[in-house]
Amino acid sequence: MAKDRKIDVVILGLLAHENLTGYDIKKQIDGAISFFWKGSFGSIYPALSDMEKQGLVKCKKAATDGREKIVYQITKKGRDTLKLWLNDEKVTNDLKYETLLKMYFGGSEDRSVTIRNIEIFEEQVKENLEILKIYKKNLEKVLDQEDHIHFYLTIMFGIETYGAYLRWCSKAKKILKEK
Amino acid sequence: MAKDRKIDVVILGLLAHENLTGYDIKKQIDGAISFFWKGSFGSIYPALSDMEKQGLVKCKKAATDGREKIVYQITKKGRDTLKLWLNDEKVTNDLKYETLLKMYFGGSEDRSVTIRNIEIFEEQVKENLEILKIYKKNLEKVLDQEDHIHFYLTIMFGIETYGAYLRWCSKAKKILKEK
DNA sequence: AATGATATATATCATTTTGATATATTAGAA
DNA sequence: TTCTAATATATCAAAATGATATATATCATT
Repeated sequence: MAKDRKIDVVILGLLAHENLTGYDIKKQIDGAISFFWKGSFGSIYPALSDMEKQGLVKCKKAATDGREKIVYQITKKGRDTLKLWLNDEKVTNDLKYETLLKMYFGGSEDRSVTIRNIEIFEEQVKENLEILKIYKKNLEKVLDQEDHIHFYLTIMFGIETYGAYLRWCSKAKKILKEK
Repeated sequence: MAKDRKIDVVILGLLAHENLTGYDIKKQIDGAISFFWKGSFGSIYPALSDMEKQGLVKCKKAATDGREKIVYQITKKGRDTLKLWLNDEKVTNDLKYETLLKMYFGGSEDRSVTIRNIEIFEEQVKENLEILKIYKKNLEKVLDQEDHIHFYLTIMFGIETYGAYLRWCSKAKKILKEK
């Protein structure tokens, strides 16, 4: 076992693009990435110091001007590890929809409760879809860069699936109200 | 903090329908539920003994015929806890798509690697979609029961989103091959 | 100039979950 | 009869979450 720490490849992927602090990494994860992945300080900081020992990243202190700040840089070994992961055919897409759990077990309550839970989901999805559409619009101006094309693919994925979510919301509410 | 153990409501939801052992619960989670939630023995067994102490479930040993077997039953307090959760407006849909991470960081490798990763995802989705369609067909015969309607909603969700996944796969491959 | 709010930045901790492994019984197939 | 697969509970290291602690820096308002 050992070494199925997924946060490692997230960190390596981000550092492959630019040098970052742990705090920067968290900010990036909370941005566009948050639509398909999450990560907390409690996993980022231990992973960083561990990966430094393994030689996957190296730190270059930019501090001394008072505020503590540890900037990390990816190493050759780190880039190789990232490529190995990209070529590994084993993937796990781990989805936990609490909303669907509430659908599945909704029989213990009145149908109006299930309908309300669909509406809560619907509102969240609509909000996020608007954000994704803005991302998409901005990206379409700079699609000549390779990195942006990869980013664009994930935004497209979000827009496609969020559309499906909304269609399901309508259908599901209809069934619960009519049947 | 404490008491955001999500496995509890999964167990309560299943026990609301029928009495089950820990092993049975695992089997159910690995069935139709696995499309939107996961759970392992390592969380189920400790949760069960903990919930028994809290009075959310009670165990009625059906054993004595040799093989150890602990059957659990939901209590009044357990049903109330389940209803409280169904009515709680706070939900977290936690999605971790390793496939999308590989899209986002795909710039570190040749485009063919990203295309291959899309194809791997596509195959998985196609397989699962077939299973969902069979579930749907079987369910449509028994939609007169309230429980089945709630089950049906989750299957519909799966079919809708898996369709979106496949449309995205086509579009994404096209962009990577043409652009 | 002082105050207070927010952002930056690292680190740790209890709790939860995963995924693997250990152990043992039972049912069915070869 | 022997072997395999399914049944059944339990535990453990490793990983992740979400919260909290600590401290500095920036910025707007008084």
